[in-house]
Amino acid sequence: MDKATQIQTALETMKKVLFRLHPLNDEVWEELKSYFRPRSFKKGEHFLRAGDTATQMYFIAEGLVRLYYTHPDGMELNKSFYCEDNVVTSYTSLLTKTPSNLSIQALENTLVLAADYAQVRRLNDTDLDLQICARKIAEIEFVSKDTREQQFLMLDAKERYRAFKESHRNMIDRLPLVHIASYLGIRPETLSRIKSE
Amino acid sequence: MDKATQIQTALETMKKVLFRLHPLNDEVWEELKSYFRPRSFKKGEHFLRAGDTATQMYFIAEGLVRLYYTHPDGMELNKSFYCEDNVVTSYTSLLTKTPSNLSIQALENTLVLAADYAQVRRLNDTDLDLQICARKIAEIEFVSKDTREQQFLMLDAKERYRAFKESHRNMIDRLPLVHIASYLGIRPETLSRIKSE
DNA sequence: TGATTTCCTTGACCTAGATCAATTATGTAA
DNA sequence: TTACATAATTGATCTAGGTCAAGGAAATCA
Repeated sequence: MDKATQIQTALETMKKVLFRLHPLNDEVWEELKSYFRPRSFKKGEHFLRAGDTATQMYFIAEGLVRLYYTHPDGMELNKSFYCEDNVVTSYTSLLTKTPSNLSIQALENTLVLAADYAQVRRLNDTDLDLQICARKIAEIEFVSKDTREQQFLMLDAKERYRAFKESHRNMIDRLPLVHIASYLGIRPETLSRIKSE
Repeated sequence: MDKATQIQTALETMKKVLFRLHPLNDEVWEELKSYFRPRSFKKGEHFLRAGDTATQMYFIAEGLVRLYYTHPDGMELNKSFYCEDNVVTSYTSLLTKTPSNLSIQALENTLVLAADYAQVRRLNDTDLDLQICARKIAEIEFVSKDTREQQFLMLDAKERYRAFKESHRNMIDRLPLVHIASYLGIRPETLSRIKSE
């Protein structure tokens, strides 16, 4: 599949994903579509680094990324993982227009469609359907965060790992153990021991 | 202050709180306002119990409530606290229309304005301003949850308590230690020891 | 007011998970 | 293919915070 075709396919997929949440009228979709530009990141490259203020949002056409916090002492702590057909950004940084606490990094070679959030937001504030669509994305994020919060409060490391496997079936074997451990709030050594039981 | 006055005041406050987020036009506000009914809960009473599906949303006029999960073994784990001038509900249960994992309980005698969410949602989907307003509430929730997630990943119990005092200055001395400990994910004995340092 | 319940503190001990360190795999680049 | 970096395992110890238990404050109610 050549680059141009891949981008067309990605736009079609994005349309399907959005319309499944809430259908938009064609003009709005065409306008929205025009904001998105393809961009690729090599494995290890950063979309955004902590300290920068986010301005872009990304729809992942292909690949895998992680969002992570960096502790003052340099330790990195994974916050979430996203793969194909998902929207990813530093939502909090976009919303608050302050420097991001988190970084976004490609864990595989990744192709995205990138748009300027301010532009999308402006369109958003003029169209009810798009607004509903955006709200549903926020709701999905909210519910998944809620689940995570609950798991941190209620489950021990072993149980959190079991739950993680359940909820990340589509990427579990693409994720290095060290990153899963960091997501679960434990050390890689501990996860290794949990797995070997 | 008699009951009727108190309710009028609460409605006025609610208007101010909402309009500060994003002003609504008068008809929409009047319509929205008509959905809300005063209700009071005695200290210890439940707004919602885990297992029930949420249908109501509440604006707190006076009082203090906690949201908590109940572990299968019966242990209760606090998820958040809300006091005057805030909207509270089991957002996830409303969104997913499934039984709530969490319970909502008054920690003080509490006066709220209660509305049926489905009704509000219907109005929401017809008015862009209200939609924007609702989105901003969701964004505030999102950012606070994000902060909490980050703190669980990055801070130890002592640091989490320090951060909690910062972010809950307005209610810290109305909250029993046992509930703060539960929110922080530690035992009351441990919090007692942290405080006594 | 005292009586009862609920909440808080303090001590002694225990355990999940961290830390440090040394191999062993796995991946990647020349 | 070998060489070098990066990731995973395994073992030996350490520690933050949990558990259990008992006594002391503070709310709440008759």
